[in-house]
Amino acid sequence: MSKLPARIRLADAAFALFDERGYEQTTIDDIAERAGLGRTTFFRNYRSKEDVIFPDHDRLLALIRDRLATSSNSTALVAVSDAVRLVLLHYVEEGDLARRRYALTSKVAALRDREIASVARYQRLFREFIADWMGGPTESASLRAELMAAAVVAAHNHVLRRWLRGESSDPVAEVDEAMREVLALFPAPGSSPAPGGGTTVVAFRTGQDIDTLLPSLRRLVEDGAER
Amino acid sequence: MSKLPARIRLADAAFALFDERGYEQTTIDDIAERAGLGRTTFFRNYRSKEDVIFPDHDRLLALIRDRLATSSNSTALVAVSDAVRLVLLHYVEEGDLARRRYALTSKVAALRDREIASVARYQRLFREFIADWMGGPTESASLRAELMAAAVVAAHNHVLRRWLRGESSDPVAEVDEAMREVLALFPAPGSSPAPGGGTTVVAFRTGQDIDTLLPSLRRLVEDGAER
DNA sequence: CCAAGCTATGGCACTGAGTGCCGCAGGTAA
DNA sequence: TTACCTGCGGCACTCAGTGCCATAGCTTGG
Repeated sequence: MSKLPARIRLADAAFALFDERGYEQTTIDDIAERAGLGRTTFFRNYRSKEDVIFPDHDRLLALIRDRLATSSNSTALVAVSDAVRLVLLHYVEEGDLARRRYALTSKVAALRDREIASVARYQRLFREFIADWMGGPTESASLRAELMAAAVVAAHNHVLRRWLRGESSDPVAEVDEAMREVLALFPAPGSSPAPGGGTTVVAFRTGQDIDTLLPSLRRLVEDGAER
Repeated sequence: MSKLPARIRLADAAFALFDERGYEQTTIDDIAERAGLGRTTFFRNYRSKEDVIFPDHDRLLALIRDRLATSSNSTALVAVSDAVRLVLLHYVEEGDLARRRYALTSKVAALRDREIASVARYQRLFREFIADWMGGPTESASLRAELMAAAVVAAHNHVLRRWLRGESSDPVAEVDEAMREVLALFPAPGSSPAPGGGTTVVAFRTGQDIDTLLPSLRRLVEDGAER
């Protein structure tokens, strides 16, 4: 009986008790007792009470770091999108567990704060990566990296929360779309004069139809111009 | 002697001890003793140990709320900028105290997390305000509100941290400039959906030349489509 | 087959944050 | 004077988190 590893049994007991009595009303002694284990064993498996709920943030951080590390200068934005998709997928694969965690973080302020702090660590990773990629330690580049990183994780969180609330059936498609929107916000960086004369289209919106504005587009491309 | 109110004496004692021994090495008993007061009095004045360092986040939140509340539909963005400037000014006026707090939050993880959680509350305020202002509970508007709020607080934090590190002599000017940059990222609202079906071009970059991708563009416009 | 060692666990004692209650001094108003 | 009210101290309690020591079970080397 009870062949399951202690770590699992503790997590099961913890979630069950959190559901029954609420997070704050559950002590670690309760959890250990329910799992048929000692209090010491709990702390050997989890650093803290909150840790039962957020077990693998470290692994996720490493995942992001790895994905970002394996990118050349020209594929930086792809790497960012991939990393974001990776994180989202991680949660989606957790399925019901992620939703139970969301229910808890929605109710308990301490857990919400903890979650936010974790997200900030992801954001920091992205910020540093983007800043590096932008090259110059210019003040302007620094600000732009900060803005972009903030937008990236905001987009991720937005889609994730939609999925957690059951408002999204295809979160991966949504996050890809959201990331396109985010990247569209930021003008292309340093490398922009696409080698071999590509085409750069800057986002705008107009009342004219496409044939009307084609000549302007063409002229822009030829001039390599501004605005 | 010691006519200063307990609240002040406790804060002074706390900061002094944090400087001397570090945050974690200081107990609340230490603080109370140094202030010549009882432990009970500490908790009557501050909810927790961290609270001594972040005394008036509630007041700041209210400040933002008030500033945002007194804005018409057409002055929403001005209100956002004003609110951000207000928060920055609050810190700047704290002067040395803000810098001591920064030194602490830079070293102690628990304090950093707490700070981040507070910032998240500001961000939430901005997000809700911006979402309201954007009107429609469209999914797209919701995402855009989230992105914009994230960018707004990122810009604020960027400038604030520069000032805290002594890298900025005129933070107010810098934050105004940063806010201009943020607002420039986001296409003007309301007025934009050109009445009568205009053309929307999303920013992207490609190695192909413009004639190659024209058919795709045309198809997009006709389908009113995705991807 | 036995001994040494490793690992997972339990028990226990301790620190320190945070809560709740009660009691007391000093000032104020009826 | 009496009757409050307010700010404070003391005390006892819960609970999270740490550190240390003991033990049971299994593996490995002789």
